Amino acid sequence: MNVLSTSVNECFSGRVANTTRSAEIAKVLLVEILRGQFRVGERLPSERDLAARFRSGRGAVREALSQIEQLRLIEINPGGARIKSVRDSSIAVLGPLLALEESPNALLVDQFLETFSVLTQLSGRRAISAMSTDQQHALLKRLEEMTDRFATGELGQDELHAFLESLGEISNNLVVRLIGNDLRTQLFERMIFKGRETTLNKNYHLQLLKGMRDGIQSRDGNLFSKSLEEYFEELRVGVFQLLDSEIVEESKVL
Amino acid sequence: MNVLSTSVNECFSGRVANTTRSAEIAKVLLVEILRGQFRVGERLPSERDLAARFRSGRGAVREALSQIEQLRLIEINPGGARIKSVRDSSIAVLGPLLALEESPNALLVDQFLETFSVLTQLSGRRAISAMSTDQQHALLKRLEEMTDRFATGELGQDELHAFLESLGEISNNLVVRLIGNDLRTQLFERMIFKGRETTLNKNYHLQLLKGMRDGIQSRDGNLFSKSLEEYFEELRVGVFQLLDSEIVEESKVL
DNA sequence: TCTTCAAATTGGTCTTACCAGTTTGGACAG
DNA sequence: CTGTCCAAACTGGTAAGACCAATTTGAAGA
Repeated sequence: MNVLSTSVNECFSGRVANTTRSAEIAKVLLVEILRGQFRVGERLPSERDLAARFRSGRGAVREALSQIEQLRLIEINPGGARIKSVRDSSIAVLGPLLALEESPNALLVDQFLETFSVLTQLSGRRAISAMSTDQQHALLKRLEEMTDRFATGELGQDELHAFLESLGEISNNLVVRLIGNDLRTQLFERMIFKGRETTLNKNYHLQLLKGMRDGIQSRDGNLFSKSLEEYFEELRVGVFQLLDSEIVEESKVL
Repeated sequence: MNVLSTSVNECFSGRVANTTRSAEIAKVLLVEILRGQFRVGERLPSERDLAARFRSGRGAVREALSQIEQLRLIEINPGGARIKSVRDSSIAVLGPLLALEESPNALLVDQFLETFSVLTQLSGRRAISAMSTDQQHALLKRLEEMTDRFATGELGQDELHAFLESLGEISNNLVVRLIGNDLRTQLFERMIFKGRETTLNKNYHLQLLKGMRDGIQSRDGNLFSKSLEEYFEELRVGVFQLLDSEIVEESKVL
């Protein structure tokens, strides 16, 4: 069905979509693979068969398969493409994995936040030990402004993200930055958190702001890291409950 | 030069290489981009031009560009492909980045180890809090064997890796696992550490083995994590000095 | 100097055609 | 009936040619 609708869309109105044909094909195949419609080791249909199925040329299919191969979800060899285990794939499958169901897997999001937490902590520790006094003062000033805005209730999540990102800038660890790029691409840019505002107790936000300020002021990486850890801990609990309740509601509807 | 040699190889002996043409092209372009031969925002030559340069078809070039786009190093749009900043790219560029020079960038490897350290610590903490008593005993037994083999000097790095990986198995955090897959793909599988044996003081190995044993035995995640942290700390120092001295020697040769 | 618009260019896609290596299935020998 | 072997069918890799729609470009015009 999915396939037909897109191809019809292509044939009639000619390029309304801003996505390429190969990206469409890759997306469809990706979902099928992640849903487990193929067993590990099983052979994917041949490029020619897939081209026929998607009513497209072999070139488009080849590009799609090449993209999926880069995710290490399949292995293309002369003779055919074979399915590999999701557990051996790339972090780039995280987004599609979370997007499989309309309500992201709570466990997976929890694991993401846990991982994001330790990477952010690392970033923070490095930033604190690397920042110049100028940067220190700039950060403190920014934190103060954020605290003020928080008091009036106009502190957005985005601003907190931006602050943490500027820490990454200072910390100057390219590896963490690149991983962060991937994680961000997988989650935030896909708007997986769209419309889901944290029902987090405001107290934890304030505690985080305070902890970060103290950590920066005294150049205490451990203190800073600890406050981040506690914040993420609470965030995880909140998000998990939120997503868990969504599942319950979903099953109610069904 | 590079281009000619490969194409000659193709034309004459017809497919000796086990790599595809598109992968070759992608590799060459990737190196050129990472070496900064294009400015950010600059337009890449057109697919037709590249095809002419590499003496190949447009299809191969398209596949190559598509792969590079997945690394978020370029952005392909109708009108042309434009260079993006390495700092915004994917973790998958880490390997090519380290392979740019024959001696990997010491600072970058250090950052990698630091990141790998915190992820491993997270893995360990999770594993310890999640392991069954059976798994606990199995791990302890394995550690004992490793300690024995270490005494006779026949404990390999690979075995330590395998042990840490089995911790990841127990910890059951898919996100960390996927990131680990990428990091491993970028470094270990490319044999960036080939022939470079850690000149690490044996004492630190023993301390790690002991710390891990105690941590597992008492189910103390923090203790376990701490011993890993200290081990990686020493490893980083050792590796950094090793790579740093290589650079000195390189400049001597030149 | 700025605007406008047509021509050239570019990416996206499909079709056709080979090549070389893999897979498959049936013929053949045991 | 079973195992071996080989040729036909199939598969991925690659190239060339062609068309479309959108962008880019540059020159003509205001």
